[in-house]
Amino acid sequence: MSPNLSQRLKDSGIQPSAQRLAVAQYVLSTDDHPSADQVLAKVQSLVPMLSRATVYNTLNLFVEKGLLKQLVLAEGKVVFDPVLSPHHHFIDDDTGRIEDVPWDAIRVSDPARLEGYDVTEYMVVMRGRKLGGPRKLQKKR
Amino acid sequence: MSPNLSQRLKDSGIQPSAQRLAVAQYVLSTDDHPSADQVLAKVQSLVPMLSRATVYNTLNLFVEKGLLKQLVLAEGKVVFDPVLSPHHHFIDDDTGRIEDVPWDAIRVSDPARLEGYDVTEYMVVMRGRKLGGPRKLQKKR
DNA sequence: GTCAAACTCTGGATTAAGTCTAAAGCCGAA
DNA sequence: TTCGGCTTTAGACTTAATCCAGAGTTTGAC
Ligand SMILES: [Mn+2]
Ligand SMILES: [Mn+2]
Ligand SMILES: [Zn+2]
Ligand SMILES: [Zn+2]
Repeated sequence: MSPNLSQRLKDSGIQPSAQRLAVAQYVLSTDDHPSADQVLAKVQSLVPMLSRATVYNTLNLFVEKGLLKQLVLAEGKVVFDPVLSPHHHFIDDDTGRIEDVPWDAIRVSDPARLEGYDVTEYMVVMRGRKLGGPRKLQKKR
Repeated sequence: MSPNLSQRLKDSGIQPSAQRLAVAQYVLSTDDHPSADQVLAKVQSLVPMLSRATVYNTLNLFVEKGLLKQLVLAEGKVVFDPVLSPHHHFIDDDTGRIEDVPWDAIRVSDPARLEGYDVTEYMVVMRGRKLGGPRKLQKKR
């Protein structure tokens, strides 16, 4: 799966320590959009000797070096996204889950041409319910 | 300007107390997207006898009753938006300021038709720089 | 008008995500 | 082997937001 994760970190100018590799292994290959706490829980279950500070340090470092994007799409939900190419996001109102929507699935009339603005980046953020799956528990309100 | 703000609150099922009217007067008519702290500072300068708890209670109540929308577009920036009709948002990377972009200014190929999703709401979120204005101080990095 | 119940507001305590700090550990080059 | 710099750690700290319990206010029945 990861022919040389260590090399990938080096190429980004990151010293590949054991902790950083453990975090990278999970967060750079997930389909999810995990929060820092989720990363901590997940990686700590494999490498118990891992502190909260290191997880935050590592995630922030990865963002800084361009291996991850940080997203804030809902209240109190800062999450990390290993998909670097442009794409849109769908947020399931029932579960809170954030899903990627391929760039080509939606056509947007060139916002880069907005009068008076220099738009360097954009995405469509959608909210709603995902169809098909079993009815999920509704979030307390 | 506000022929009967009191009535508007009542119509939404909100008891129009003095504090709520003061908050409403500001937050329901601003062109800005203020944070709770900005609302507190602004309204407190007019009505000194106003607690932080009441501002949060009032803003959350207004959101619940549909007078305000809550937006979270950037890390640590929860803001409130009195514009209820659908519109897009532009975030100035230099200043952090959030501006409304009219619905018609951008055409989006009907995301409500996305396969497998029931999209109830969507917006385009843009980031970049605003042209024309004087160069603003860049945020510390 | 009186009074009690319900609603509203307040200051201070509490929570929780995230950052900071200072000491200890690790690692690679000389 | 030793040294200096990088990395990690536990716990202290910061801060937005919520909770709480007492005080104030409004409402409506009588
Ligand atoms: Mn951060
Ligand atoms: Mn809230
Ligand atoms: Zn994504
Ligand atoms: Zn807006």
